[in-house]
Amino acid sequence: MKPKIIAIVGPTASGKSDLAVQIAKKFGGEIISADSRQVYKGLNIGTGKITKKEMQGVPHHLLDVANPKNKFSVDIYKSLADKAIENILSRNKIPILCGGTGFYVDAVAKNIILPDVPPNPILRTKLEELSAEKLCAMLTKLDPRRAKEIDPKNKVRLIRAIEIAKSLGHVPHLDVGRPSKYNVLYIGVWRGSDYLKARIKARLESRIKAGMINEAKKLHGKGLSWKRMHELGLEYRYLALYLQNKITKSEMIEKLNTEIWHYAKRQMTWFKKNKEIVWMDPKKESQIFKTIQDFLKRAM
RNA sequence: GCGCAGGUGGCGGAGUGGUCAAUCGCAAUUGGCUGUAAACCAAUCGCCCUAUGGGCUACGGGGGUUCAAAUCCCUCCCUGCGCA
Repeated sequence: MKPKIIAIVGPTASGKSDLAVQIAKKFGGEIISADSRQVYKGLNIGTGKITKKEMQGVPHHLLDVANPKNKFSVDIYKSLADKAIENILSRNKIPILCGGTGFYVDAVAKNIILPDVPPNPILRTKLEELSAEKLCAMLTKLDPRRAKEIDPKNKVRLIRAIEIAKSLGHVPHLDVGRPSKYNVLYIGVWRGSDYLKARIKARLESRIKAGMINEAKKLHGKGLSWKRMHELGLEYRYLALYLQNKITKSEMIEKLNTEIWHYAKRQMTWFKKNKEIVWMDPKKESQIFKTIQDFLKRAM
């Protein structure tokens, strides 16, 4: 019998974190964050990281486990998350995976195993100089099969494929249909796009009031480069531009509102593919609780 | 009122007689993703259809020149700047 876990997914600003806390309190659970930016220490206001108070005593895992100066990865995430889940289960608590990074959620919930080839920064820097066409040609020589199905314009994907092929001789088939280690109940949080847009806007304002700009300034002061902040995306990307006087404050706010909305849509593109997700309105708590209760009672 | 500049698709902004339903950017919509995933990448984007082709309506309004106009001429309306 596989252990049961609950996954709370959905776009940014949909209210996942609060819901997860309510669920954890009700059913005796602990939360494993599935957010590729909240893993970093110091990225608090900008990522909307849950505060101690908001946690209401519910343990949260996979928050603040990395230094933002270094790159984190799904792979590290997966091994840490699996460990956390094991630990939670050993204490007879219910693991609740909660976050908007679909890739991270799936890595754990669907047990995706990625090729065991660590990033090679030197090779990457070298390959970054080349055009997508050249990279594609290079990959065709190394692994024609992979070259055929890969997005020929996406340099990031091409570089990783080359990195893998150079190390293993080819890019292994993706392990699809691999059995998950867990029985997963996916709950998707959604209240409509108008609601989400309004929520994004309001949340951005309150983040600014809460000192987000100063947080970014401090991070840079502590050595987080503008380049790295750009890479981190969204608030940190545009905050960095603002702090360098490349854009005005109102330009930053305007840009962020649309960028965050774009991000929410990308997240939905990912989640929509997963037909197991039960989409629910977070307002309808009792309905959600009932769904969870049924899931937990069910013999599997 | 005179002078100059200009009015182009949701916005910004090209084009200045034919190859223009109109470069490009933004927004919008949809989608992709094999260790960067808040990153990275792509498709669509006037309307209609028997849809790698065809039809219709469009470049402020109206009229004209021409085989052919967003592009030339006339006129009207509007906007900005300058002079009154």
